Amino acid sequence: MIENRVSKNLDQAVGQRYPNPIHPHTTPGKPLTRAEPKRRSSGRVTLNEVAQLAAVSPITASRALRGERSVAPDLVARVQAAAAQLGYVPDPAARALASQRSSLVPVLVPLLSNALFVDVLDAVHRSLHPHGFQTLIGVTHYDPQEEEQLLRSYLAQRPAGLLLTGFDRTEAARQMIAASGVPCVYLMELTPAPGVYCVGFSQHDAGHAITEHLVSRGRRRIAFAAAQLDPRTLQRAEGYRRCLREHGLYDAKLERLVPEASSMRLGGELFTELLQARPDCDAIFFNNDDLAQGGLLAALRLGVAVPGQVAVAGFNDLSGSDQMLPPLTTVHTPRREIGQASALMLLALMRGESPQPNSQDLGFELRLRGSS
Amino acid sequence: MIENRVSKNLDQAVGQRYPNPIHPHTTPGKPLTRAEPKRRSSGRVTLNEVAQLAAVSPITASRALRGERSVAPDLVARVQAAAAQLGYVPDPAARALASQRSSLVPVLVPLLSNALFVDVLDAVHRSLHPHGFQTLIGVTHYDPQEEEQLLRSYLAQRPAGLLLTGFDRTEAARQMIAASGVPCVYLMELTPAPGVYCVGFSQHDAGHAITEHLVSRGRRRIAFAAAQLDPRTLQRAEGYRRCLREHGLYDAKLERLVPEASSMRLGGELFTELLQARPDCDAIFFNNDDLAQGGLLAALRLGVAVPGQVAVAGFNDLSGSDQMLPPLTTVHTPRREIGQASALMLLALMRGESPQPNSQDLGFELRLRGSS
DNA sequence: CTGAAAGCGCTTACAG
DNA sequence: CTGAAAGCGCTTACAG
Repeated sequence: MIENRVSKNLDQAVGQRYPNPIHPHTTPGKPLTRAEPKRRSSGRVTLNEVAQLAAVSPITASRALRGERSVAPDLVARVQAAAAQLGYVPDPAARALASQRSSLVPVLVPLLSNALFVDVLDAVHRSLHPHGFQTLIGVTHYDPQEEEQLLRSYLAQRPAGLLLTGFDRTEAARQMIAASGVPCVYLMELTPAPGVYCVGFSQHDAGHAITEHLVSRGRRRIAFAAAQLDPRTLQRAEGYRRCLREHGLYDAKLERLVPEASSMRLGGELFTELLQARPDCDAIFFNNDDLAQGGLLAALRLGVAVPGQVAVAGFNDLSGSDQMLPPLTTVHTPRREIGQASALMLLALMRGESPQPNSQDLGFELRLRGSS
Repeated sequence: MIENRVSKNLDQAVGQRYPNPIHPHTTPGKPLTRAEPKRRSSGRVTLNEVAQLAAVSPITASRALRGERSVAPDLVARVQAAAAQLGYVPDPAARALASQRSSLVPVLVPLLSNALFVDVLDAVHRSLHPHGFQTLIGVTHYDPQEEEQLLRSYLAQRPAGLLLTGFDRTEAARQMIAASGVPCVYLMELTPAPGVYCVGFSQHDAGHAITEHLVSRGRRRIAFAAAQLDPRTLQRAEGYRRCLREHGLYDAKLERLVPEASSMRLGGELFTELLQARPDCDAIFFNNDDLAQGGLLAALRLGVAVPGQVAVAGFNDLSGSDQMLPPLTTVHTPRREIGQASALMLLALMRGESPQPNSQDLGFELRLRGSS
C-alpha cells in the first residue's frame, strides 16, 4: 500500500517535471562550440537525476537527502522515493570536495598485535559506521615520526574527525591537528588540560591499585616486569612505584623494563630470569596479560608454585587470562567502552556540539583470580 | 648546494611567470557581475599555485607530480621544487572526483578478534601504504548480508581496489563487484575458476595433513573440534574426514562442530566434554589454536596427560602456542605472506597489468611440537 | 612534450 | 521553504 502511494506521487512528480534543463549545453536551441559535448559520465546515478525525477531542484534534493530541516515534508518524501527508485548513492568524493569535509575518521593506534587496540577499533567502527562515517585505521608502531607521517596523509583527506591514542606526539603533529580544525578525541589516557577531549582511565591509578592488592595479600618483594615502555606503561610503573614507596617496600632492583615488544615468550623469560636473580621475590606485576600468561606457563614448566611461592598479576584482562592455571589476577580495562564512548564524543563534536565533560574517566576493575 | 640551485631555478621560473591568469574573474579589466567574486577557499595550497610558481600550466604540473612520462625533465624538477616549497599536498577528493578513482582499498575480513586476520590486515596495510593507497577495514562478522552492505557503501567511494576474504557471498555482492569493474583479489582460499585472482592455500589439504600426522603417530580415535563453522573451517573438516576415511578410521561421533565463536574457554569445554563422552579418544584436532590452547589448559587442570593419553593439534600457529605446556603441534598458516602477496597482486591489477599466476598457493607448514 | 576547455557530482553562499 | 549560480581542486579528452 505504502509503495503504491509512493509510486503515484512519483508519477505526478514526473508529470510536472522540474523545468530546469539538466544539460543546458545539449539544449537543442543552443548551438554548440564543438560538434559534440564532452561527456565523462561514470554511469552512476547522480543527484541531478534524482532531482529531475522528483521534480525539484538539485539543491532541494540534496537538502532532503541529508535530512536538513526546512524542506517541505512532501518534497522530502518525493525525493527519497526517487532516490530509492533510482538506487541513488551519493558520491563521497564530490561531497567531500564541495563541503570540504569527507566522511573519513582516521583512528591512530600503536599496533594491532595487542588485542587491546583491536577491541578499541572494533568498538569505534561499530559506533561510527551506522552514522555514515568510514573508519580509517592507522598504525604508528609507537613511533611519533610515523604518526606524524600518517597524520599528514590523513589530514589531506579532510577527515570528519580524528581519534588518537595518548598524548605523546611530535610538536609538528600537534600543530597540524590544531591548524586543521578537525575535531579530535584522545584515547586511553586522561589529561587535566582544558578543552581537550579524551576518554580513558588513569593508568597510574590502575598500576597503583593492582600493586596495592598484592601488598594487601602480604606480598613484600613485588617485582614489576614491562615491555614496550610506551607512555602508558611508564605511567603504570609510576603507580607501582608510588604504592610500594608508600609502604616502604620499593626496591628498584625488582624492576624489569625492556624495550622490546610484549609477548608470552618474553613473559616467560622475564619470569625465569627474575626468580633466578631474586629467589626471594614473592610477587610479579606484569604490565600486560600476554607477559603474565607467559610467566604463568613458565612457572608451570619450572615447577614454581603460583601463588604459593610467587603471586602473579597482569594488566588488561586479555582473552584467555581467565583460563590460565591458575587463572590470572589482572586489571580489566574498559577498551570496548573507550572505543564506543570516544566515538560518541566525536560524533557530538562533528555535529558542532561541545560534549561535557570533555574528559571521560571510564575507570578500571581489578579481577582477582587464583594467581594472587 | 642543491637547494640553492633549486631556488635559482624557481626564481627564474617566477620571473617568467606562466601567463595564464589564475583567477580570470578577478582580472582588473574584466567587470564582475556581482560586487565580489564568491570565494570558498579552504586555505589549502592548490595545484594552480604550484603551477604558477613553477611557471607551467596546471595540467603539466599535475602530470609532473604524478610521474607521468612525457614531461620535460627540467619542468618536472621545477614543479617538484615548487610543490615542496609550498608544501603542496594533493586533494584526494578532487582527484577522486576527476579521475573516478579514489586511493581507497577496502579490505573485508570476517572479524578482528582472530589474530589471523589482524596479521593479514597489518601486512596488507604495510604493503599498500607506501604506494599511496589507504586501507579501509571492513568487518563482516561472517555474515554475507553484512558484507553486501559494506560492499555497497565501499563501492560508492570508487575504490582503487578490493580485497575480500573467501568466496562465500551473496549473488548481489558478486554482481556489484563485477559491475563496478574494481580490481579484486580474494584471500585465504584458492579456486580453480579462471580469471579470478586469489592468494591463499588449500584449507582441505592442511586439514588432511595435520590429521595424517596424528595417524602416523599411531593415533586411531582422532576427534575434530571446531567452532564458527565458516567455509574454511568446513573445508578443513573435509580434509580431516577424507584422511580418516582413507585409513578406515572415520568416526562421526568424534566430531564436535559448534557454531559459536572460537575461544580458549570453548576449547576447554570441548576438551572436557569430549574426554568424558569418549574416554577412548586418543587425539584431538582443534580447528583453531585458541581452542587448542584452551584444550591444553583444560588437560592440565584435569590431569589428563598430553600427549600420553591424548594428543592435541591446533591450526594457524597463533601467538603463544609454542609457549604452552606442552608446546602445541599445529599448522602454521602464511597469513602475513598472504597479506603481502595479495597486496602486490592488487597493485599490479590496479596498474592495469595481468599478474600471473592468477591463483597463488602459499602453502602451509606443520609445526610438530610436544603435544602430539 | 605542453596547454585551454570542460567536467567530475556535489554543496555553499546568496537571494527571494 | 526553494532555487540559480558558482565553485570545490583536480584530471580527461582533444588539440597542436
